[in-house]
Amino acid sequence: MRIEVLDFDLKSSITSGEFFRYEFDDGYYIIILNDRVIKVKQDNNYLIVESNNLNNLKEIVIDFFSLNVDYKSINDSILIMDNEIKDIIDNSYGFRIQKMPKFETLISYMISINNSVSNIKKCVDKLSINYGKCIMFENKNYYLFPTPKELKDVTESDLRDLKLGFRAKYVKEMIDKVNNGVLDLNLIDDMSTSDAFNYLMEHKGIGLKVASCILLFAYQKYDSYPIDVWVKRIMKERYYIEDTNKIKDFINERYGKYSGIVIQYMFNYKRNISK
DNA sequence: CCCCAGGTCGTCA
DNA sequence: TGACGACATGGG
Repeated sequence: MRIEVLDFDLKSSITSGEFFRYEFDDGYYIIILNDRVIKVKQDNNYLIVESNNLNNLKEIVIDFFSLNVDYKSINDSILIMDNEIKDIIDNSYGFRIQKMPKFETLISYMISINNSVSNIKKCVDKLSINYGKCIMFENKNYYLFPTPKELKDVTESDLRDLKLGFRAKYVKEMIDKVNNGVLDLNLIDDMSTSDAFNYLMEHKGIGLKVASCILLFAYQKYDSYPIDVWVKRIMKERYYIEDTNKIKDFINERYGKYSGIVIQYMFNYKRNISK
């Protein structure tokens, strides 16, 4: 299947460190998303897409890569807000925030605490291999991210065996809460960003950073913006601001409803340049 | 052996 | 509130 795309760069989007369940193989990105395996590569203004499940595939791909969001006009708006980051915006051309599955985002970003991208990916893969459903695609086995029900009987000790470390306790508690309805991920769509923060941060293992990642990546709340070491470095170099609270206010005042997108641009820019 | 990684929690002032 | 150490694991 071919999907026409505009202002989109598959590689920079998928490798940005947001989404963990993909691998690169023979020119294609193999993405494990919700109920299926999707194989995709870019040929200029087209995506070449294959999957074990063709049902609604085009809509799913468009939704996942936010291809219906007008990033060109968003970028123009950001430039009006702050022309000083033109180089960062230019560097980010084609990058789009992906719309990740809710439960997977919740658990993955709880695992991200004081962890590296490569290690988070390993933990998430182990969770999937041990508890997720197996999908056969082109003679290879892939494992979906497990559902809350599939994780119902997992113990903290099991999670420690998967090398989740000190995060195992919080992840275990969270799995129970989701299964018991104490935390309902579907309620968050209709919440204001501020209410959503409060709702998520009531739970142990979710602080400001993890909550902002969940709201930005799973709910497309673009006014939610995770501040990490990379963004702090940019803010220090360009605007001479070091205090985290001041950074938070500065970003919100300057970029408003697009703060999350700007901060992802900064994150990618700083990480890529440093490599 | 050190420091760091898409931090958060508990404690103490 | 604000500062500070602990926390598991892997990699440089």
